[in-house]
Amino acid sequence: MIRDARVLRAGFVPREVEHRDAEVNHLSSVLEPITNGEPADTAIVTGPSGVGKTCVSKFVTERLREEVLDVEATYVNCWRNYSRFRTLYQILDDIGATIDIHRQSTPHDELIDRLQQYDGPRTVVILDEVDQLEDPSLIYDLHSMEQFAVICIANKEEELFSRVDDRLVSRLRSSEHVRMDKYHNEQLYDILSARTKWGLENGVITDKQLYQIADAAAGDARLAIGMLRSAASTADRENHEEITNDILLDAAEDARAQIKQKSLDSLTPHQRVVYDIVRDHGPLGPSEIHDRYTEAVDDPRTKRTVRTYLSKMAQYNLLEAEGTSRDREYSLVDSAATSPIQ
DNA sequence: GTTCCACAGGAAAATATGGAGG
DNA sequence: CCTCCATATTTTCCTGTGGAAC
Repeated sequence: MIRDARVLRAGFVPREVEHRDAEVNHLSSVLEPITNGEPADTAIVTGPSGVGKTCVSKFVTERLREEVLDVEATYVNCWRNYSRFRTLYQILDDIGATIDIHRQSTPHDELIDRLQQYDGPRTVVILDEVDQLEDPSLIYDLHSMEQFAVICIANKEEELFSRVDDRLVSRLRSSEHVRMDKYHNEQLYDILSARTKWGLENGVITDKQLYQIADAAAGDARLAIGMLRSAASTADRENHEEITNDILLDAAEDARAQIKQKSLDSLTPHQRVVYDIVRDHGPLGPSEIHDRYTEAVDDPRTKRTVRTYLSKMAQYNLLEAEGTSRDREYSLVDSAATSPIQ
């Protein structure tokens, strides 16, 4: 059933990127100066989830490293490393400059100094989910160091710009922008088809089924590949020769549930109680949510904290906020809104 | 209109957590 | 075990906004 599980895993960077030639070339041209040993400009990559932002960025830097000898590359997920310290540490760690850094003995600016003094090969720094960074001034610091070529990945450029200060906005506006849109169903089919060819035995899934997945994933390649992976692993576990329509049906739901579960798992117990309240009692305003929450737990947090929870969960796409002021209500995001497999 | 009040979300102070070194 | 220190989370205090009641 499964020939090579790697190609179905999240974060896999294929040998050839389908349907992103323009974006690949665009980003390559931004990094082009590095091939002559010159500093490269900052690039910004934007687009909704599952359009291949991370994939294209990694692909381009990997190809650059094939061409040029003296280039390093580092990838930081700013969602997981959202503080200035963590992000810097991650970068230094990747370029091998963390020896003798200890949290206690190393003041903050020491990390920046260390980066500035770094005189190894030029380094491409990919900052993924950069809009999650709590202190965006880090972008400015990196931007001003010639040694580093920065690729910023974000969902929406407005959200990125609204959080950084003016001098950085004007600099970033002039830097190269790679915008990506959702895949069309045909393109998703091609992607799935390529993964199937490398990852699965022949004939375990039909073209029609691949189109069904493409249709259900609504332009999101990560979701589509997740569905394919889930279907393949179920079929494999249950010793089927091929992927049946029943398996596919479950896999589609399973892939969505997995993505949601991942966010849900990152919530604290208190946040989870708040989430459950909104889930069970429909659209509610912050006051009523807090009242019910106070009833439900032993040591309730304050209203302000619960408001922070709510906006965090809205960011994670677990909840939806409607209204801007007194009329605000929170409700569960309707995951059934995306079309299921039929 | 005007007033009122719940809300959003920033800033900063206060408190809890966690990990290293004794 | 405990202490210390940086970091993480929570609380307190706050300003600005806009819907709702008057």
